[in-house]
Amino acid sequence: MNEIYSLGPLEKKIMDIIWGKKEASVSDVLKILRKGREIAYTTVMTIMYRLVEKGLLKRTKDGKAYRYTPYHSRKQVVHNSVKSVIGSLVNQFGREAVVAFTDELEKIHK
Amino acid sequence: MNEIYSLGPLEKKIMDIIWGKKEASVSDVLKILRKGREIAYTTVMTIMYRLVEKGLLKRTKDGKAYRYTPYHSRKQVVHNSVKSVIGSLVNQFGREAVVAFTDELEKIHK
DNA sequence: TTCATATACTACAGATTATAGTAGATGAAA
DNA sequence: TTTCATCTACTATAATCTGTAGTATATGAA
Repeated sequence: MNEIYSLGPLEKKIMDIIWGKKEASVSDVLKILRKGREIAYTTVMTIMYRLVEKGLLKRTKDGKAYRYTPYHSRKQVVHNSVKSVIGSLVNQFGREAVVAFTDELEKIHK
Repeated sequence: MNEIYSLGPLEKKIMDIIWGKKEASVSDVLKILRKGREIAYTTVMTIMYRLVEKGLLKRTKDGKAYRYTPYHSRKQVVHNSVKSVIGSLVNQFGREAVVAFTDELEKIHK
């Protein structure tokens, strides 16, 4: 499964929108993004298709358009991303990284 | 401070080599990398200079060459990277990410 | 049958990483 | 002091990723 960690900000925003709505078409997402700024339909479409290619979204034809749904639940992706960043830093730094994670987490918890 | 997490694999490898030796010249690093594969002197030099630009290494002239040393200790960078990835995922996912980190860490600890 | 809209395909720019060549500077050895 | 191996400075290129959007075509709904 792909990690959210490696996505760009727009990709993340779109994933969040779709997780929030359970499913969305390009124009659904477009409508929401346009509240913030100008952006072309095709821009959003391209990003959404790339998310399909990355295995983060799947799509099914619905009439003329596609409906995009998350391939994995938000929870699964969070867990996977967490696992992946921990793995990566532990791989790079060994025990020190585990200690650092533990320290930081403790700080957050109290 | 820069995060290790955003570096490419070669950049990471070079940081590791220099942390391991406390300080190194381009040819020191080159020698080690050449054990694994062919790579040009100037390639290594370019990467090391980019690490200087990013604030991860500093260098001081030593005769004709430079000696490169880590700008921050490995420990500092580990902590900073850990803080940064936790921050980023918590920012993206909120409490769920904290839970996921805690779960994963627990798994590692036992 | 028309037309608004959705897609498919293509393109391009900016950033980052990986890669290395060339030209010129320089310290050390002879 | 001259030579030469080595080191730097500068430049360049390619690949990948993200953000951006145009154009041409297909299609469902009115």
